[in-house]
Amino acid sequence: MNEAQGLGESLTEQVAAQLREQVTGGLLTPGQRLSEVRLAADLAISRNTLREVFRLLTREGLLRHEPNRGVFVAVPSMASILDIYRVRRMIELPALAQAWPRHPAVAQMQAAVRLAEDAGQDWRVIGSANMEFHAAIVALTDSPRLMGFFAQVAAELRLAFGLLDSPELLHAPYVGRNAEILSLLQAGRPAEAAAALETYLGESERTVLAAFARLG
Amino acid sequence: MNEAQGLGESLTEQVAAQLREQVTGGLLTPGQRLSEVRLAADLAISRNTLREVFRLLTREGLLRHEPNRGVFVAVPSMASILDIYRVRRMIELPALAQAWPRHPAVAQMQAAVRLAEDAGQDWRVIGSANMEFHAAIVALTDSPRLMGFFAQVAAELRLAFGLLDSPELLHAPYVGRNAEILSLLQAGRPAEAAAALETYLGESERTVLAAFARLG
DNA sequence: GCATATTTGTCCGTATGTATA
DNA sequence: CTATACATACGGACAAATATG
Repeated sequence: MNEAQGLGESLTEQVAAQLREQVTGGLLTPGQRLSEVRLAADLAISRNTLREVFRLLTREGLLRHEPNRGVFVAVPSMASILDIYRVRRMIELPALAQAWPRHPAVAQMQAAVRLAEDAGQDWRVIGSANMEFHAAIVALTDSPRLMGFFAQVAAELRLAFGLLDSPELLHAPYVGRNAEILSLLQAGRPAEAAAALETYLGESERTVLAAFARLG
Repeated sequence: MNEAQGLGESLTEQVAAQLREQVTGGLLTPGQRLSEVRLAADLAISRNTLREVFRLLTREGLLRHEPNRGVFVAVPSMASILDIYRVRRMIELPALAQAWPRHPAVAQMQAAVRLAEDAGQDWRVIGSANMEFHAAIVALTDSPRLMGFFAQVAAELRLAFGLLDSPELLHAPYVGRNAEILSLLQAGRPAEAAAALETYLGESERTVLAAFARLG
């Protein structure tokens, strides 16, 4: 039962990462019920271990737990999207504004930009790189708590993206903006970079909300 | 096994709340190892259930999980305190500055102030009321994610308080400040309230760090 | 509205690998 | 290096709650 154990990674963590990927990747439909016995069988783990995974992902906001009824894939609402973008503004804008242009995380930002530029039409890679770019912005703060919180919120946002029909529209237009934000920061103009990011977030939020409204 | 079930609260949640209280209340010493079999016996629950609780509290930052070694009560560091106060500033200051003076959460703030004023010398009640006051400030944002994140960070801070010798010094001087912040907000001067809060946080942080430094 | 099947919640026993005295 | 203790993970069991016919 120990095939390919990731050195120090408990089975619970591995399965949690796997399920997290399936949920945020849109493989599992929001609202869908996750049967303990069935999922445990599919994942080839015991019910007890799966329950531990459920606790983790429920706390991250990706699953919803209804007592004595089971766990379901969380269903994003318009309210949750508004909340998420509000949190993003509150965290990302100050992070960028007070950033040191030679902070190690700038390299991460650059790597994410290059990854997106070289991705061609693969919106899946582009979306992933875009999220890495923003995670790198938060990393500018050197705050483990903010980074963890942002990762959680970003996962919720990916879940919401999965609901929308044309995900490429959510990421593709912003590759260039990310590059612009990066160069402003590298040029020692963090305030302007933050202003550009604010515009970015506003447009992104409007796009998501509009696509969301078309679904009802 | 269903004595005093809190209506819809699973045993895991109940025990999680109980353990959370013991950890933040200083009943359990930071760094202390929590044996599965022993603690499960003490709490009269199964190891499986306890493991679920461990997952929850580990993710909240109150426990630390070392693979194949067990879980330990988290040990606050100076870095974690700096990080916590940074997060508090980032969340609480904007929350107060852009608050609507007639927001429902203002009543919570007022209730917390009264509770602290009527607590006499009971620093335990005062400390609890103080935390409720700041949780109410975050509630002004109507953001469930910020409220959840703050609750988590506040629990970590309580854990750090438990390390210090004279906890009353950490809360008692600030009862009056809370009342001042509240009246500024009620008078429709949120910006000044936020400024007062910033002073408050700065002093509080210095006090905690100083007390912490005396321990090594 | 009732009887029945399903599922969750919780417990127990146990095998195995890992860390430590 | 051996022995011991412990975490990890599994599978089975049963009561209680829920869903189903």
